[in-house]
Formats: sequence, C-alpha cells, structure tokens
Amino acid sequence: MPGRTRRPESASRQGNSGNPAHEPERTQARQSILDAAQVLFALQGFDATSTKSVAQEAGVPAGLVFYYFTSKQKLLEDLVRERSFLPELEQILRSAPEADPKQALLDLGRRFFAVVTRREAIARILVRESASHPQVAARWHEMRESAIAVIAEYLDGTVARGCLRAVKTERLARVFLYNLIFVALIDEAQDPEAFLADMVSALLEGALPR
Amino acid sequence: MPGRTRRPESASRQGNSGNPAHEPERTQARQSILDAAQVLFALQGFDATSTKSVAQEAGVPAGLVFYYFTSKQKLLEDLVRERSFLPELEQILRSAPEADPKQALLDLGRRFFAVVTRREAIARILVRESASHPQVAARWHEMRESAIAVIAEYLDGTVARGCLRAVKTERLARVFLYNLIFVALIDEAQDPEAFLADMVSALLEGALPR
Amino acid sequence: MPGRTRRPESASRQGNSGNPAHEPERTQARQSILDAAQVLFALQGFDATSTKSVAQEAGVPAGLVFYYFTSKQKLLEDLVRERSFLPELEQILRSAPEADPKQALLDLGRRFFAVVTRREAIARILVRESASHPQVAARWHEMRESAIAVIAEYLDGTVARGCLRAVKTERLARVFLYNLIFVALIDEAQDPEAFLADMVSALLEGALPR
Amino acid sequence: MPGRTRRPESASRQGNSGNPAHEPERTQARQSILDAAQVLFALQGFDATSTKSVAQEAGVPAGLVFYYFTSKQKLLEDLVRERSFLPELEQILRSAPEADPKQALLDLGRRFFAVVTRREAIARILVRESASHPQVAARWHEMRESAIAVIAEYLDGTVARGCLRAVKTERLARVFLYNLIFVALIDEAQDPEAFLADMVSALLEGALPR
DNA sequence: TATGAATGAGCTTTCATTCAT
DNA sequence: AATGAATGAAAGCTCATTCAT
Repeated sequence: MPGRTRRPESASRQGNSGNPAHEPERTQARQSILDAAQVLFALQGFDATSTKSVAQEAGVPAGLVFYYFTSKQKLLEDLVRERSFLPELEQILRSAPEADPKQALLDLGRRFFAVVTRREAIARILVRESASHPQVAARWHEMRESAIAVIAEYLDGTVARGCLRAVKTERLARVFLYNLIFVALIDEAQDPEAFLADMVSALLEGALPR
Repeated sequence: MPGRTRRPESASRQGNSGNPAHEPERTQARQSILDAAQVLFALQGFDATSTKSVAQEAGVPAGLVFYYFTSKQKLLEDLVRERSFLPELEQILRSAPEADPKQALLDLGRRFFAVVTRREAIARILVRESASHPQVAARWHEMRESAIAVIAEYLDGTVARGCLRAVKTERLARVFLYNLIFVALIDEAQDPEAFLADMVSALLEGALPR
Repeated sequence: MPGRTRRPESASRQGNSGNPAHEPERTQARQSILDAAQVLFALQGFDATSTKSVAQEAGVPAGLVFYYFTSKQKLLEDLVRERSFLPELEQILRSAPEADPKQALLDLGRRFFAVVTRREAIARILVRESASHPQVAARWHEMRESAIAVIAEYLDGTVARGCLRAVKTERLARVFLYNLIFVALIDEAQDPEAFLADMVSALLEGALPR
Repeated sequence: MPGRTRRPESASRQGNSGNPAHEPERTQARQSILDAAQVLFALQGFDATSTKSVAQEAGVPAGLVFYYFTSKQKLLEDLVRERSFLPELEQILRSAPEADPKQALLDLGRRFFAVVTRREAIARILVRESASHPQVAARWHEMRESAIAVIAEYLDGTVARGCLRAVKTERLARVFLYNLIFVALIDEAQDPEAFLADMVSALLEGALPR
C-alpha cells in the first residue's frame, strides 16, 4: 500500500513557480507528507492514523513529519490550510452561465460535485475532523459560507433580471448547498445527478399547486 | 463532573418489561456505562475517549466495561443499537396533524428538532463515527431512510388530498430531512426556527415567478 | 546488572505490619521500582535514567512504573518522600551522649556519616536533583534544617551546663553540619574521620592564640 | 529572550593576545555558543538543554555547535575548561591584606563571594554536573584544592607571624572554604555576610570556655 | 569555512485488554 | 458475578548527530 511514486494532486496545483526552492512549502518531502496525511486522515480518521504510518506512506523517515510540522495537530492544520479547495470552488462557482435559472443551478451543482470529487480526501477531512478541531471547523465553515455567498450573488443577479421571484437568495443558496454537501459527502447511496435534478425542480417550482 | 447518581435518559426508555430482571441489558451498572459512553463519545469522539474514563464517569470499576461489552468497539455498537432514537423519531413524525402542508411541515421540522435536541449525544455519535464504523453508518443510514419514509408517506397523503402537486414525495422528504439534519447537527450557527420557515416556504412555493 | 533478588534497604525499613496487603505502598513490585529508581537516579542522574531501565532493573514490566507513579517526575517525588531518612537521622542525632562536648561532636559526626553511608543513594539524589526539582530541594532543605535544629538543641544544653561558651549554637551547628555534608557527599577525596577530628578541634578550640 | 547582541563576560576575559586571529577560540560565534551554553546549562542543567536551544540562544546556526565542539559532551568540557574562574579566584584570594586574621578572613570570604557571584553560572555548572561528568568533577576538585592552598598559604604566614596558633592550616582553610561554597551555591537561604561573620568568629575563637 | 535539512534511536506516556481472584 | 492489578504494544515527540553543499 505505501507507494513511493503516487502523488495525487499536489505538484500540479501549485502554479507559482520561480521562487527559491528552499521555501519550505515547496519541498518534495513536505508535499509527500501532506499527500500521505490527506489520504490516511480521510480514510481512517485523524486519531486512528499514526504519524509513523503517514511517514511510511509518504516514503520519508518518521522524524521528518515533526521536522516539517512540529506536531501531528499542526500537520492537520497545515493540511487543511494549504490544501484548501476554497479558491478552486469559488472560481468554478463564479463562472456560472447566465442561462436560465434551472440550467444554471444544474450547472452549479455539477461543478460543485466535480470539485468535491477531485478534492474528496480533503473534503472528507473537513467534515470529519470539524467536531474535534476548531481550526478545521473554522475552515469548513468558511468554505460553506463563501460558497453560499457566491451562489447567492448569482441568484441576486437572476432576480434582478426578473427570472426569479424576489426570494431570500441567501437562504435558497444555503438550502441548495446543504443538499449538495449532504449527497456528496454524507449520504453516499444517492445518485448525485438524479438527486440534483429533482432538488432543483423542487426548489424552483415549489410543491404547492399553482 | 463525574456523577454517580445522574442517569439521564436510559432507564425510562426501556419499555420491555416482563423478561427476567437479570438480563444484562437491565443492569444498573451496564446502563451507567452506556450513559457515560454516550456523553463522552459525543463530546470527545470515540478514539479520544478511554474505556477507563468511561468507567470513571459511570462510577463503576474499570473491568466492568469489558465484562459487559467485550471490547471498546462493541461498546460503541451496543450503544448505538440500544440507544437508537429511531422509534422515538418515527412515532413523533407519524403523529403529524392533517393540517395544511405548510403548517404540517413546520410542525414536522419542530418535532424533529425536539427529538434531536433531546437525544443530541447519540445523534452526534451517529454523525461523527459513521465514517470509521460501518455498523454505526448502517444505523445512521437506517435512521435517515426511515424518517424519510415516514415523511414521504405523509406527503403522499397530502398529494392524494390534492393539497400538493404530484411531486416526487420521497425526494421532497429527503431534501427536507437533509436540511433539518444539517442545521441541527452540522451547521450550528444557523437559527433552526428561522431556517425551517424559509426552507419550507422555498420548498412549497418555488423560486420561479408564477 | 539487573538483579531480581537484590532489594537493598526497603523491606527492612518498614516496621508497620498488620495492615492489609493491598495498600499500594506495600506492593512488592512498587518497592522494587523505588529500589531500582533509587540506585539508578543516584548513579546516573534523573534525566539520564530512562523509566524503561528502571523497570528493567526492577524486574517488572515497563508499564508498571506508570501504573504506580503516574509519571517519571512523580516517581522521583514519591521516592524522596517515602525513602526520606530524616526520621532516622533525627533519631540518631538525638541520642547523643551527654559526655564532654568534643566527644559528643565526634560522636554526632560519626553517627551522621553512618546514616548517610547507609542511605547514600537517596542522599545523593537529594543533593543532585535539588537544582531541577523544587520538591526535592524542599526535602533537602528540610532535612538540613531539621538536623541543624537537633544539633543546636544539644549544644544549647551543653552551654547551659557551662561546658561551652554562650556562642550562637544554631550557627555553630550549621557550620558543623555543612562540613559533614560536604565531606560525605561532595568532596569524596577526604577521609571523613580525620577531617571530623580536625574540624571539631578547630570549632572548639579556635585558631587564635589563647 | 534570546538576544543576539548580549555577550556577558567572554571577550573581555581573554588576555592572550598575539596568537593568530583565526584560532578557533577567538571566533565570535564560538564565544556566543559558550555564552549561551553557560547560561542554559546553569539554568536547566546539561541534560535538559538541547544543542538546538544553545544555538538559538547564541544566535548561530544549529550546525555550528558541532562544527566547533564535535559533541555536546565536548561543549561542556570546553566550557568548564575555557571559562574556568580559577585564575580569577587565585588572584583575588592572593591579594589578601596582611591585616589581623579576623579582618583577613572576612575579606577573603567577601572576595570569594564576589567572584562566585560574578561567575555564578559556571560555578553552578561545576557543582551540578560534577556527578555525571568526571572531567567537570576534576575541574571542580582542582578549583577547590587550589583555593584551599592559597588560603592555607596565607594562614601559614599568619601563624609564622604569631597571630595564629600552630593549627593545621590546610584543614582550617578547607573548613573555611567548604562553608563559603555551601552558603554561596547550595544553601541559598542563608545571608552570606552574616554567616561569614559568625563562621569566622567560631573558627578563630573556638567554642570552649577560655 | 559554515549551514541547516535530514535521520532514526530512544524517550515518556497511554490504553485496550486480560485474568487471577 | 465482579474487580482492579497488571501488561506490553504503540503512540507522539525530542534530539544529538551527520553530511551534502
């Protein structure tokens, strides 16, 4: 299981090249540790993952974990800080088409699923460790609220254009996102696409007879 | 903090009388251990709670935990099995009034919040430990699906009476419940009552212009 | 080096028999750990002695050290508390003969050397670890002051009987004890008996011409 | 707290000019390390002080400690060798006035206290680490014996001048010094000046009735 | 000459679990 | 049926030391 060659999504995500290589964030070994921690914390949980197993999975000596991160706790915090997918999420939600609301919401939902799928490990860590780690909870909260703000902003525009009634857009965005999160990370039995379609219909059309 | 006399909600919940009193399930000490585990697992998480601290909080000798539950793992499983609030939840959701849909959904939501608040510890354990413990995940899943079934059943009646359009009631119930769970157990910053009102409006009236 | 059978000075020192054997202080294993700690701390110092080596030298499993003493620090504190030789020292200093002052002081000195030699390990620990451990420093201080008080008390009697000039007896006792301690525990190159004789002469007769 | 610019008493103490400036002993960084080690070893003890913290306190890169001293052990040995205050002590004890014995001893005592106070850190290291480090013990022993020799030499002169009885001057000097050391470095509760006065009186006048 | 990243052995401590009584 | 003393594996973390540059 410990693989020396696999490194999922770290190197590619860094776009800022050109700075001196001795910036700690750029060390190969450090990234390997973050990669390993990401996988193992998501899979087994923070408490059930030993720092030794992280080092092993990363293919580095055990002492290096503490050399780079000081403590296991800080490893987690640095992980959720540096591997946050909030920028990615905001960017992808912002580029929503100005199409009709239904298509737009479906599109937003699919983009959300895409990001969460790509960054599933870190997303699961956020959900799971929030209960024990205030710092993680803060990130998790920030991420939700930011996403809701972006979605609400889009809805505001739609309302302004007369395509939507003057509903409480923040609340609508919240309900929308809660359901996306639930399906993506908590209730895994649901088919995301089908659920998304039905949810969007429900939210747009309402259940009351017209 | 460890109290010898406090035993919140255990004894009263057992309705099965008639069986021999020396059945282990009915032992006072056993119940104390479950009570303590419930509180500590919810507060600190399963991994971060030692069996010793459970025994201490329960006011029983340390060996008794393993006498009654064989292993820490089994203590958790027995806990979520015996302290399930599914019956309570089903009963309270079933007694929904036949009033108009809006009032009914608001009522259902409030009842749900009431049950979850009363059984908060066990609810948090279900959410938190699902990721690591398939047995817990199964209970957690069963609980959601059962509640959704009850709510959908009610909605079916409403549709039959012509008070609601012929929507996919199971999906509507699911969206409804997901949001309740999210607000009750995950996003604690939200005011449940206000959120509930807006969510119900959204689901019933739809966002599209009429 | 680890000996299973050697247990220097513990069992013999306990005179209070008759109490239930499950008093922790009386456990054989616990005493073995204290014995081992006493030897190793004296020999290598507290910091340089691992709890594992203490357990090994005591012939008990490593976990037992923490079962009985909670922490390495507490092991040291319990050690200097339970193995204090203050009572022994006070008793032996009190039984000073009423003979002439010179013989009495020589006698006191020899008794002191005898006690310190018999309890050398713990005495060295007191001296050595005082710098880092306030609790040990407190014991060490208490021991000195108590011994000084006993000696001064004797000198007071001698002064009252006219055998000594009305000197500051507490100071004289202090000077006397400081030298004894120095020779017994710090400057090991000195021959105690010869040093004692000369010191007593000096203190009694004075260096000034008469 | 770690100061880059503070360097208490090192540079000034080196009187040996004329040798090539690139002798390691004269490096600024090397002296900073010795300064830091002196402070930290005295404060926390050798074992409890990490080489990293020494480098940090000295404001030099961690690797430099081993570059200059090879090992932590050797750092200690070089420290007590190079920072010995024996020359200082001998010089100051030698310049004793030829006044009457009482004044002379009081003066010697005060000078001793002055030197030890000024070089307190190194003095504490000598006392504390002697038990574990033979090399340190040797220095500590040498220092005592040298001081005793100087004092005894003075006393010999006094005896020759008829100001003192023909006592064993080496022994008298030893008792005198032991007490000074004890008060200066071990029993910190004592007021040095008052203790000194009483001790000198005791040693000169004797306790026996005249 | 000087540096700081890297290493791994070893430390203290915790804890689920066992078992004699 | 019930207990708590006992165990040892494993955890997080520290640190003297090395070495490529």
